[in-house]
Amino acid sequence: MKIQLIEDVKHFNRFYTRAIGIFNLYNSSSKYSATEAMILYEIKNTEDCTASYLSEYFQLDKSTISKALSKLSKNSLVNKKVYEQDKRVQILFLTKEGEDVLNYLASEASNVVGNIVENVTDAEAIDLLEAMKVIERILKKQLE
Amino acid sequence: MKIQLIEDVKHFNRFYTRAIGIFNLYNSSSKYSATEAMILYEIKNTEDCTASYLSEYFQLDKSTISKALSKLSKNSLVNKKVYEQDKRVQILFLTKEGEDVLNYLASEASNVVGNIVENVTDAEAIDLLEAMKVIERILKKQLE
DNA sequence: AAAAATTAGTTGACATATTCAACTAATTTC
DNA sequence: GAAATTAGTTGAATATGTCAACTAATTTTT
Repeated sequence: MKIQLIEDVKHFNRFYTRAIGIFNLYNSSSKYSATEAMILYEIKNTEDCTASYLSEYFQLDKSTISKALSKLSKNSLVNKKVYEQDKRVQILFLTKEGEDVLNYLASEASNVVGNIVENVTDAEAIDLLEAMKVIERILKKQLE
Repeated sequence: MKIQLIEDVKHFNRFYTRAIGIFNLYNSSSKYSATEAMILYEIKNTEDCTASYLSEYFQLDKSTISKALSKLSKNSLVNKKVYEQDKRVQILFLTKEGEDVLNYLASEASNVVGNIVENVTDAEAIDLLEAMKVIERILKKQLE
């Protein structure tokens, strides 16, 4: 019943899109946007992270990434080092300040999520976790 | 272990945020944005839908909603009728054209999701569905 | 090995979207 | 009936995303 599956996935998309909006992890009071937070996280957790990798990974235009990186670079959160084996490429690094900001954003996000899951029971937590793993496992294959 | 739960939810948020980005249901070739699609859907499926309801529901600034509605209204997709019991309030309706556009956007979105779940097996589909239900059931309570 | 094509990244012009504060009009509270 | 609240609009400022053109480095083709 593929048609039903499609409608159900769309329903969940609507639900989770709104949930993410309500989570509002990187809110307007924060000096940094969600995109910037995502980029900082990805640079930290990806070996030899580059602008084109980020562009591909987030499916964002390379100009969008370039400009976001320029801003992060101007604010001394990110450094770029020309990759010697291919001088078109720049490897991205977080500065000390970039790490600090990332840690700060992560703890803010943890507080928000913490408030939301505060009233989740232990049994629910187990189910929730399992369900998230299932979705990630199944969809990840399809998204590659 | 609440701390672990928080980190796991954040992990899933990252995954699903990216998944939604890649789904790109209402893509740039479409004449209407994701926000507009969401608004049309919500007007269609909410009795006596109003701008403040949408603002609250999507946690978007009322000016953002107002402007989006102006555009939809100018494009003859949405009509506003003053609510007689409280003349500050306007009830929102889709026009025939609005319904058509919503249907069109829905079928586009179905195609995209269809492509993604194309290779999901029947067994996986059952698991996926169940997992989505679990997440929605548990998180919905917390988001209210 | 030179020409042509591709790739990484930047830039500028433009269009869109979002935010904030100020505002009007209708309604409620006191 | 005055003061406060609520629904919705507007304008100015800012942020964001998109597109095409561009440079420089590298790879492919012949």
